[in-house]
Amino acid sequence: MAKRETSTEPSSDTTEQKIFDAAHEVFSQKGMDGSTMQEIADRAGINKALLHYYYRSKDKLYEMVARAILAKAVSAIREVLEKEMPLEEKIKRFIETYIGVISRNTFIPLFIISEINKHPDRFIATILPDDLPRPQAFFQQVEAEIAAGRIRPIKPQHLIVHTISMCVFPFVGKPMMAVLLGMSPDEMRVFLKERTAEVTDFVLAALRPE
Amino acid sequence: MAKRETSTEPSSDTTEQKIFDAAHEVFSQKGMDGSTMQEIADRAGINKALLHYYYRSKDKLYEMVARAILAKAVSAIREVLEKEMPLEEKIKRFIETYIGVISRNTFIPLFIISEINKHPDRFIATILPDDLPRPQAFFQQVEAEIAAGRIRPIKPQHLIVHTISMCVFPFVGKPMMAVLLGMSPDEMRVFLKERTAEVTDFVLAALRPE
DNA sequence: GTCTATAACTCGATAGAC
DNA sequence: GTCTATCGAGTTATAGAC
Repeated sequence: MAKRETSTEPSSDTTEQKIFDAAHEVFSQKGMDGSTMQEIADRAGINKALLHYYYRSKDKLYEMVARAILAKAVSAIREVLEKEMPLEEKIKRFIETYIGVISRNTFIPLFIISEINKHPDRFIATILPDDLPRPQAFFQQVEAEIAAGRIRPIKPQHLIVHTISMCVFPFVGKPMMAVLLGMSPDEMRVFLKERTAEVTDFVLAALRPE
Repeated sequence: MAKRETSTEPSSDTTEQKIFDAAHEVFSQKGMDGSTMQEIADRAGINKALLHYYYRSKDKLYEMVARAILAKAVSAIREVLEKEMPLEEKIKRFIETYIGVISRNTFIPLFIISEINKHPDRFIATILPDDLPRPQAFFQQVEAEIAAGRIRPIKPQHLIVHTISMCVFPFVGKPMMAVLLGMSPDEMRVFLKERTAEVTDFVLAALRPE
């Protein structure tokens, strides 16, 4: 929502848009350093010089793409975290939403974490959106459930990090997991599809009061 | 490669070693694409040409470093997974060992996952060690505990992926977590120190039989 | 707006003196 | 073994015709 404002993506199917789409594809697969303007131009079906005509430099183009990618990831967390609903349902929805977004865009987390580690200064200064999720409400909700004895005591910060980790990491480390577990690509696909149910089950089991 | 059979690291404090150390530092921070031979030479305090004298190409040098890094990570998993001990103790030790290795070498997981995604072919062919951990024994142990009713039913593959995710991801996504949770670097340090206890507690809680 | 051509620069790699 | 000097390929970016 409010897609325009801070300007993330250009509109309609213009040359500018074609460039942006191509850049999105290439950058998200290969990161900033691993990508070349030539490859982006080729994929957009236009000339290299046009990239500089629409986006002044590689840095600027990268910045646009990175902002769009991050905005997508952030809004997915916000939406669920800030809505009012019972804790168990919120957890279920959070896991479902989060794994959904990531499995449809498996490059997102890898892109974010590798770029944030390579250029932390720029990332925080120019790429991070300013409407970050505010997890305080969620924290209070967890504390309330603990006080009422409906769930086992746990620090809410750790609960949320546990959950995000289990949602995200298997997709980021897919090739590693496949090797470790000795799975074929097909088996891995099935395995990742099971994650939503398995993570939900695991988190709720850990929260059962003693 | 006339070097050494399984060859991971050169010995003593020779020029070769200085190059290797410098390359280790630079590659692990910036990856293959983000690093330059010049920077490695500078950090080693020697000339660029010497890099090519000892390691024929950037690719070869990278391969050596990557193998050493991966071997370290893999042996940490092996050690615990394959030893015989009660399940609860094994889980405790696994988490303790794993978080220990990663917190002392925070770059390892990020390095592995970003490089494996960028060059999967080479990674599997030339960098992956052949003595991978064999988790089958661990799987059987979990199944046995479930059959005996001592833990709640769970697919062992998911249990191990849950656990690894919670150990690794917070270190990989540290800057993201810091932003999301609104923590200062100091608070983040404390938070990561708590992880060993928190993850252990969480996993064991989830495994309690109903 | 879109193209070709090319300038300016960086980087990996090699030649050759010592 | 270690250095300086340089080549050649590849990359970002710009100039200028259309």
